[in-house]
Amino acid sequence: MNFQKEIEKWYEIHKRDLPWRHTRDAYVIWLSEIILQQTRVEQGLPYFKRFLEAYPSVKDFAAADEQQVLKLWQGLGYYSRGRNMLFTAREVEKYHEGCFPVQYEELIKLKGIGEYTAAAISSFSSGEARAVLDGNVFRVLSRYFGIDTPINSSEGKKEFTALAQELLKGQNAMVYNQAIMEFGALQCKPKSPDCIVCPLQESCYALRHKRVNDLPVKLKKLVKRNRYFNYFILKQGEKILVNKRGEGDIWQHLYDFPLLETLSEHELFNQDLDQQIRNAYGKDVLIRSLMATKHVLTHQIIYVQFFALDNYIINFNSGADIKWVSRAELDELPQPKVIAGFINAKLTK
DNA sequence: AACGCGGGGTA
DNA sequence: TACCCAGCGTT
Repeated sequence: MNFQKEIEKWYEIHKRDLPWRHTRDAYVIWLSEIILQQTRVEQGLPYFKRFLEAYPSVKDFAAADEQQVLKLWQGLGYYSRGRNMLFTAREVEKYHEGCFPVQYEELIKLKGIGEYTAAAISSFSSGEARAVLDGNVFRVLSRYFGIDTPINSSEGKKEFTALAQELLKGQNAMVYNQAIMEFGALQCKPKSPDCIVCPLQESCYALRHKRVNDLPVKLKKLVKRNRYFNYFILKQGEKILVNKRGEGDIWQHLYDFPLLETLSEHELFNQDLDQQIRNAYGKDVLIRSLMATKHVLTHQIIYVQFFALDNYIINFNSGADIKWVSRAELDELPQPKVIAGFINAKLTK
C-alpha cells in the first residue's frame, strides 16, 4: 500500500468527530478554517460554535459590527483574523450575492484567506484538487520523505508544495487533505510521536535514520522582546476611563486603559516617570499599586502593572480613542486577555 | 524575504 | 524553557 492509502486508512480509524467535517457549506468551512489558523482544534472549537450560532450565514456575519465580532473573538488571539472576516463577509455579500466562493482562484482573493486556507476551503467544499500545506503536512512530508530543506524558506515552501500537489494526484482531495493533517496532528506529532504504533514506520525516512527529532528543519529562533506596560485606572463616579488601541501594535481595536510604557520594570519608581505621571495627571496625584502580572505572547513578554490614580486632574485631550464608560459598558468591550483578567480580579461588578 | 501578530498546550 | 499550533498581511 502506498503512502496516501496508508494515511487515508489510518484516518478512517482514528479521525476525530469534528463539526466542520459534517458540512460542505463553504461559509461554515471558512469560519472553521480562519478560527483554526495557528490555533489548536480544542481551543478553537468553542469559538466555532459561538460564531456559528451568532452568525448562521454569511449575511448575518456581514451585518455584524466590528466591536461585536471582536468581543466574540476575545481570548483567541491574532485579532486581525476577526477584523478580516468581517471585511470578507461584506465582500461576499456585495460581490457574490452572499454565496461563499468555493473555487481556489476566487477564495485566494479574499482578505484573510491565503494559500493554505484557499486550498482547504476549495477542497473541502467542492473537492477541488488543491493540496493543503500547513504545519502538520510540512512535518509529515519532511519526516516521511527525509526532506531537510527549511520549511520556512522560500525554497522549502516551493519544494513541499510541489511534493504535496504530486501526492494529491489520483486521491480524493476532500478526504486525503483532511487525512494528512489529522495524521500530523494526532500521530506524527511535533514532540515524541508514537512511532512504535505508526503504520508508516517501515517506510518512514526519519524513523529509519533516527532523524524524527531533527525534522522538519526550521530556520532561526524568535527573539522575544521585553515590554513594560503601566496601566492607570481612573474613575469618576461609576465611570472608568478606557482606551481603544490603534494601528501598528498588538491588540488593534481592542480596549485597555490609559497606558504609560516604560523601558524597564522599575522605571516607574524613577523620578522621570514619576514626573511624567504628575505632568499627565496632575501634581498631587496619588498612585496606588493594584496588581502586577507577566503576560507572555509569541513575540514579546509584557510585564504589566496596574495602578489606581486618585486625586488626579484630567489634563490630556480626550481624543476619540479615550472615553468614560460604565461598568456594564466595559463588559461589552473587546479586551486583551490580560485586561479582562485584571477586570475580573480587581474591579467590582 | 523578513517581520509582526495572541494565547494556550506539551515535553 | 522552548517549541508549536488547520497562517496571513505588510513592508
